[in-house]
Parts: sequence; C-alpha cells; structure tokens
Amino acid sequence: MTINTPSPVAPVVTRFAPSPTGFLHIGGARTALFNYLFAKHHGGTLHLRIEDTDRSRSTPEAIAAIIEGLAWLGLDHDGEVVYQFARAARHAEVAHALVASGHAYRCYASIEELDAMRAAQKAAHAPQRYDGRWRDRDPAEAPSSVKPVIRLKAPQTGATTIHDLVQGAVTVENAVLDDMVLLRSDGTPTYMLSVVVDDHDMGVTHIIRGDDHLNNAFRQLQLIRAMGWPEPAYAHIPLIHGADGAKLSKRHGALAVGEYAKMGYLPEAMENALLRLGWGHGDDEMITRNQAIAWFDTGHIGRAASRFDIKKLDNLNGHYIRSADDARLTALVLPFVEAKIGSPVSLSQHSLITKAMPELKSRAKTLLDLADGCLFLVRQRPLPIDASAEKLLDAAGLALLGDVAQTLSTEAVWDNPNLEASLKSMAERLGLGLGKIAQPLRAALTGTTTSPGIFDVLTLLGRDESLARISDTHKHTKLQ
RNA sequence: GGCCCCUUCGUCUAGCGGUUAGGACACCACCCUUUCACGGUGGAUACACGGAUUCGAAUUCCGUAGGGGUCACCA
Repeated sequence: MTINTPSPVAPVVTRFAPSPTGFLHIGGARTALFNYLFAKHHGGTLHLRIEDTDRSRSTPEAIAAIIEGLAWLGLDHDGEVVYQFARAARHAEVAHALVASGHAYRCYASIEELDAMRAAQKAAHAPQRYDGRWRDRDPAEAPSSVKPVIRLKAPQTGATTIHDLVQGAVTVENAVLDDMVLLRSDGTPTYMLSVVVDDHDMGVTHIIRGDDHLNNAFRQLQLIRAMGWPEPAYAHIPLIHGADGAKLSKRHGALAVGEYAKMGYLPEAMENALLRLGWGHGDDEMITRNQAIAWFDTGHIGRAASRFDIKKLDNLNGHYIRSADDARLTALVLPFVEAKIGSPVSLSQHSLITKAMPELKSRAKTLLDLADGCLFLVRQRPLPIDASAEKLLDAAGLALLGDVAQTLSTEAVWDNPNLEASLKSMAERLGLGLGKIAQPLRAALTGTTTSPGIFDVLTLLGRDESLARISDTHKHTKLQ
C-alpha cells in the first residue's frame, strides 16, 4: 500500500483554486490564508488557479473579485494565474492516455439511461452510483447515436486510504466509489480530471482545501495512481459555518471580503480573525503575519467546523486600529468621512484629522466608527446638535457656557495645561465638578455627548472656532 | 438513505493519561475618569450522553444521540 506523503526534501508547492462562480467569502479567504502561510512557513510557493471550466457560471466579475479580495488581504501568489479552462486540451489528452493504457473506458450510456438507473436504485433503497455497465463491454456494441463519455476504470475491491494532515487516516472501501466521468461526451474535461491534472502539472505537493472535498480526494487519488503520478499530501480543513450551523454560502448571508473592507475592517484584523478560526497557537490571540508564518502548521488545525464571530472581529479590529500608524489611518478613514459629510475633505482638515488621530483611534472599532469620531472636526458651523447633546444645552447649561466663554476668551495661552487649569479653577470657584462644565461644553463644541477629552477638543479646534461654536449654541437654542 | 467527518464555557480555542480544565471575545460588577472609549481588577459559564480500558480519562476504545459534509456528463 502506498502512503501519500511526499518526500520532505521536496520544496513545498501549494495552490488556492477557487471557481469564479461567486465572490470570495471568508471561507475561501481562510483557505487561501492557510495555503499562503503553509507555503511561506516551508519556504515554498503558492499558486492561484481559477477553476473556470463551468463556462455558464464563471464570470469575469467573480474573477476580479477574487483577485481583489486576495490583494486586500495581502495574500500574494507566486507565478502567473492559471486559468483551468485554457488547459482543457491537456486534460483531454490525459483522459485519452488513460483509455489507451486501459485505466479508463468509453461509456455509451445516455443521460436518460443513467437517470433511469438512479431512479431504480433509489426505489430499491440502494446506493446511487454508476453500475459499470460499459466497463467491460465490447465497444463494438456501442450505439452510434450516443456520444460516449470517458470514465475511470477504478479499482472495485480493496480500500483507498488518505493520510490527511488534518483528518488523520481516512479509509473508504473502493466498492462504494463508482467509475467517475473524466471527459464529457462533448469532449470537455470534468472538474475531477482537471484538478488532478493541473495539480500534477503545477507540481503541487500539498493540497489544502475545504473539508467538502474530502470525499472527492479518494477518487482523485485513484486517478493519480492510474497515471502513476506522485501523490500529494492532503489537508482538508473544516468548513466555516454560518449562523445556522450549515456550510457558509450566500444563502446564509456570507459576505464577500470586499464587504468587510467597506464596513471599515482592516485587512490585518480580518487575517488575524481568519487565522484563529480553526487554528490556534497556545493562548496567543494577536498574531502578526510574521508570527503566523513562523508558527503555522497543519497539526494544530482543528477538526471541527467553526462559526465566524463578528464581535471578535470588532475587538481585533479595535486593537489593530489602535496600533496602526496615524497617517495610514487618516488616509483610510478619509473616504468614509467624505461619504458621511457628502463633500471632500480639505487639506487643512486632513492634517487636523491626522493630528487628532491618537485621541480618536482608541474610540473606534471600525473605520466607520472612526469616521464618526472625526465628524466634529470637519463639520461646518453651525453644528448639528444631536438629541442627547441638546438635553445638556438647557437653561442651566447655557448659563454655564456663558461663564465658560467668558473664562476662555481671557485665556492667553490656548494649550492643554492652561485650559485645564483655567476650567478646573472655574469649576472650583462655582463649587461644581468638572463634568458639570465639560458636558455642556462638549455638546457645544462637538454637537454630541462623546468625544475625545474636552481639552483636546478645545486645542484641536483652536480658540476662534471653539468660541464661535459656543456662541452658535446660544443662538441655536434661542431660536427654538 | 449510503459513505465520510465532527462534538471542551454563548462564540473562537488551549489541552495530546494525573491541570483548582487555561486564554480570548461577548456578558456582569467594581476601579480609573470631564463624556465615550482605552486600561485594570474580579465574577458567572464548558469536557453531548452511556459503557469499556486504566491506580487514574476531556484526552484511548466501543456504542448512542446530535450536528455537518458528500453522493452529477457542477465545481
């Protein structure tokens, strides 16, 4: 019996092989990530192959979305993208070689005939599989009206075992595997043929893919053996389930990775979240790309399906936002800010946001939150005042603000320590806590009840803007 | 239904025969505090069930239950 483990000295070659029939969702992204990390960990290469042999369902938009999604995550592949459809002639060639060597045969059963066969099997509560009716039949008996398919002449006795890097040894009786179609009657290759040929021709040593392919692997292995090709190592990773506990799909509300970008998530946060889905390294939670490359192994991939938790992504994203560079964050948040205010951000506002970033970023879980936090800096006077801020601007609040304006207007040095000293002494004089003064002031300056520290807000806005916003509030409220 | 796989706090996981079953998110309380965050401290919550092996089992084996995957001339 053959063990399908490649020689340890061979350089590692992995591949990510999505079919472009839809967007790249987190399941696919995580498969790509694992392939990437495994390859990098071993100093190997990762190839991208687009499995576009289903011409009616493959779209250029999907191809673009997959490539963009991978680029956003920074999962670079080596070499050119391989398009599977372009290799159909080579796949057919292999099928014919298999017929010539006696490992495959032509089957003249019509679609209708096969449907009838399955219906009968179903009625008899028997397993539904091709019964091998043309396996040993003389081709001379072939009906001229039917164009044949080519089927693999698979072993009918014994068992096939896969030594999966994640699932362990998995064995299936050959008797339950039927003779799969390699080449359709129109001469085009099936997926089963194409993957095997492409993986071989691309020199793939490790096939890391979703668990939903585990059953396919047995037939693929039989095909590999029929060709006498080296056997790759397999790692079938558990699927990511949707909230309903079933395989992730559009139907379950799976989102394209691009959607997460639009919701204000950072790619490194997404990567970290994906990495921790099904893989762990002790108690480590925040894992950088380099650490992931150094630590990644198939031995610690779990065997059970997992669910994606957006709350955890939020938390991770908050961490990464806090540790991100201010200039980068500003550049990232700008489009979100502009979308919210409906106009472009000026150069001076841009630098104001950068300046405020250290204070803003600790308050955001997403770039969308961050953009909300920026709003008070870029809004034009008079500021819109939200409902909870409005409540602080009652008669008492406004009276207080009059005093505050008085105090602030005499302030010679407009900086954090001076403003703090001045407002604190004012509070003391009035026998109030600082909060009593700070809250109405915050409402006046930002139109909201949450913001960075009040002295930061004052210095960020500057003396003129701050005083103007305070007096705006008086007018605004009197108008009511 | 056949075949295959899975099962540790609500969620993601650590654990590889001897642990008070650890961490993270979320949740609750408290602290910090001018708001909101951040940060800190503490708390509640898990080995699906039943057998077997063993001095000893979350870890091994066998069942049961539940969940998932897959059964095309789709990929």
